[in-house]
Amino acid sequence: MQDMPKKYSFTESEAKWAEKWSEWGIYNWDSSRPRSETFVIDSPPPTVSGSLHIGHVFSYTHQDLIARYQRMLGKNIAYPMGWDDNGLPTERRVQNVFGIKCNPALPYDPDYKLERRPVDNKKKAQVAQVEVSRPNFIEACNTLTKEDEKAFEDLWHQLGLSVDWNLAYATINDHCRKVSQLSFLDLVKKGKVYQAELPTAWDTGFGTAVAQAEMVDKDVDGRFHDLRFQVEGGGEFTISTTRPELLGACIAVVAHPDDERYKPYFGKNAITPLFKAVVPIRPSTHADPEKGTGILMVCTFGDSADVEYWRKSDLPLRQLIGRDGKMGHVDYSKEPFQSLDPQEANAVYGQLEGLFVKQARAKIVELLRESGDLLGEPRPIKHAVKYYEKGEFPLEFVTTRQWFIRILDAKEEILEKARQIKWHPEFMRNRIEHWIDGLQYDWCISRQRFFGVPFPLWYRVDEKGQIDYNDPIYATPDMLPIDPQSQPAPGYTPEQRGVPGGFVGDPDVMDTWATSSLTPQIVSGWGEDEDKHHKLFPMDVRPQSHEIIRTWAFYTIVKAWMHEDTIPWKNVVISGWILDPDRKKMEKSKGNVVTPKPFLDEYSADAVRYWASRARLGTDTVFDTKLFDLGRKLVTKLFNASRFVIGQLDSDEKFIYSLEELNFDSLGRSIEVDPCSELFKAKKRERLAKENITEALDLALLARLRYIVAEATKSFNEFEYAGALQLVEGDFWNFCDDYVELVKRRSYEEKDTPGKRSAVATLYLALKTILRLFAPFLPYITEEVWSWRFATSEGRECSIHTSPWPTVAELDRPEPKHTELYDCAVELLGKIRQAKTKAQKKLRWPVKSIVIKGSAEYLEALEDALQDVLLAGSAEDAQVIKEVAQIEGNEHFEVEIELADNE
RNA sequence: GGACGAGUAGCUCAGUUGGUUAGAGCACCUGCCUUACAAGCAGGGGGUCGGCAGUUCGAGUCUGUUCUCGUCCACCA
Repeated sequence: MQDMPKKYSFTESEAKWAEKWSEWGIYNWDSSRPRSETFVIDSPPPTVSGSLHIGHVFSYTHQDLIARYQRMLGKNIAYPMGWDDNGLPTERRVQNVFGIKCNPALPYDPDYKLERRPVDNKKKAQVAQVEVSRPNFIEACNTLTKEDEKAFEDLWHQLGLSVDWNLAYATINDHCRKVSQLSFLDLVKKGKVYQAELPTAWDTGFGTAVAQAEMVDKDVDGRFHDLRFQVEGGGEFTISTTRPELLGACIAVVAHPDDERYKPYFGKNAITPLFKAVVPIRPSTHADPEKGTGILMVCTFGDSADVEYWRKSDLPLRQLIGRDGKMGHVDYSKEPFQSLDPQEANAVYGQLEGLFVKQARAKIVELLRESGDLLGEPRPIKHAVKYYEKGEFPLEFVTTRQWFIRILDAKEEILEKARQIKWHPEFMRNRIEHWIDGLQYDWCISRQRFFGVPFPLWYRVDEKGQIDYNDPIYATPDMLPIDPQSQPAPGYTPEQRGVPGGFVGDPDVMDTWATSSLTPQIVSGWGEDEDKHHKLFPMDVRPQSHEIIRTWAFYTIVKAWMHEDTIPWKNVVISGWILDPDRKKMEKSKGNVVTPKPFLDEYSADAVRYWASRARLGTDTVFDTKLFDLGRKLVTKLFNASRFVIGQLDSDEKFIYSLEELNFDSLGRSIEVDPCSELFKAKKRERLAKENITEALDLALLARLRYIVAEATKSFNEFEYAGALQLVEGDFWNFCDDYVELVKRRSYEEKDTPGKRSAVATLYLALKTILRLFAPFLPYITEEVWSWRFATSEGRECSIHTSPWPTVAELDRPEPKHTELYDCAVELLGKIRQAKTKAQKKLRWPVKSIVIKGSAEYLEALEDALQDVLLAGSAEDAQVIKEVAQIEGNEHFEVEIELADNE
């Protein structure tokens, strides 16, 4: 039995319980229990190199509420935590923190000492980054992610997340790399992946291909340039373009088939200005007569529409922009660039070659102006341009060799799986349906980066030293995880790397989502431990936020379908965003993020959790510290109310626990425990609550509680924790303000009377119920109070968090005679209080007389609680006159109160 | 351009299947140190539910339309 402190120190208490919970292992998944008793959460692995902000605390609390509720239902909870540390965000952070850059050509330097040399983003160009080898770079990534993971783990502990840390993983660790590579090999076997050399969305800043899911639109300033084109055999027209630097990559000119202005030209050729290339003029519905001049040039490649057009056409590929975002080397005297005036074309292009896109644009505008082919001055416009979500330059389309997963021809199957999953809230389902419907490309999974999961394969190098990409050597599952850059292909020696007749490892790594899409399989031990896998997969719940439906949720559904023809989880639960006071999403890049730790320290973890718990599913929430205040108030109130209830229990020990009939259980068997022990006392309290609640008002309170329990349970079953909290919280304040006040005096009685017993027993049972209803939301304060009298010893079984969720059945007592009793009592008490407040008298001021008018039915209902009301209203000496009368309006009674003249 | 969501008291939000006088917290005003709680208690003022039209005996709740905000997708010459 813990002593009840006088003041609640959440700092002390929260630290104490966090420690004990770890010690007791109350959150550990029990691998021996069957799937049917298990509840599995596919928790999102946070990107550890991202900044830690209050939004994390928000959404992770939501999962924890679900976990804690299910645990109290008796479920065996598997609640893992992963760290998403592989991928570009980490690389970028490492570059910025250590001021280094990966050069795969360099050899490993075992003596390289990492130094923190923060790069000022605004002056990045001026700070020289030190080039290091690939292994050195990966070491730096590992070092930094370890630190970041520690910060997250500490925060999660303080927040009270009921994670089973035995199930923790990091997406770059051996196990995850293995699962990820296994997945790739399985997809190879199933024919779901292919390799192709295609124009692919390319981020020139990071030098890597990116997938459709990672593209975002940005509104940027651009300029329309009007260029004059000649028509072969006479005539000319004007094209408006925002990308004049691609003029040399023009392969065709198109206008709408119905556009009368250009109809005469269809079938003829145009001659491009400056480059004097002959390109066909063709009809295409892609052209919008309303836009620009209605006629446009197709270049390889200005945008995805160009790619589309080129693919379907028989036209040549004129690639200008290279992987580095610079204008590459081309020759206009040869195909596919052939010019009518190669010398002139090459002279023009010579001035562009080697320039970045932006510089080339400025240069060619100059040249066009000189040649007179630029009509008027460029006109500024705002237009949307595709970017890699983490990139700073517009995406280009560059033809490169990449690996793709076939999703375009499987839209229907994927959609079907998405529909088998329950989405909470339901309307979020159409986000994914919409996304699947709009897919345009297969999933490009290769990235020309370093800190990721390598492709488990090698290529043969022929006798001429040419790499043969057509017949890769795949690793076998027993070799995983493997790095083909450091290990030789099977059947080869390390010396044969890169030499004619030898091999080379695939240099790329996989898209981070290729691994993250396997979080269920990573946790379940897919491919490693079949028994465990079937106990954890498919999972019960995927909690996540809505901006990654198109990535994480989508890809996970794809993988589960491809590998095992199943859904990965039964439910998806979507959290909203945290908005700043201006209602903008809190994001590091916007500079409006708030660090959570100070709030946990200032207001308590319970208070912060309370704030998070109030948000309905899928609904964005404005960050407002007033709600932390409210949470802290609630915690204090729980503490104080509990002190009162337990004080009443304790004050009664002297007679209640010595009562003879309580030495027997409900079947009449004597209770065989040490009479001084806590267990004995606990059993007696239970007996008391079972058999001594007899007063009508007390029965009415339990009827209310039964309703709250039923409704809160219903909400929780639908993952609507916010609704449950609102209900429980509202009831709790009423319990304090009305019920406790009404029975206080009765519970104070010195003698052992049925009324007193009933009051104490009800307070006990109500508190026991309320604490458990609050436990998922406020794990610390509820555990603290629980430990005072409700836990009979220490350890896993005695935590409130492993106690059973309250049920209607355990509160089953007779209904009070009159269902309106409780409301009648509260109403009369309110009127007495009102009279005193209006008269500006203290609440203990005596009352001379009370005239209560109401229906016979209500007056009778009130009768059972009248004594409690009069005591609570300090009106026990008042003359009470009851009159049967018709009352207008919503109230039960009309009351006239005369206060005493003096105290 | 398409889709989804939101618009309820000064602020932040609840309002279950349409039902009598629309709720809570914060803020504001008044009073009260009542032996769980002044990080408290009691009382009070304040909204006609974005606009319009309709269905209905009756609509914040259903239908249509419209405005504003947010998000996603598409367009991207």
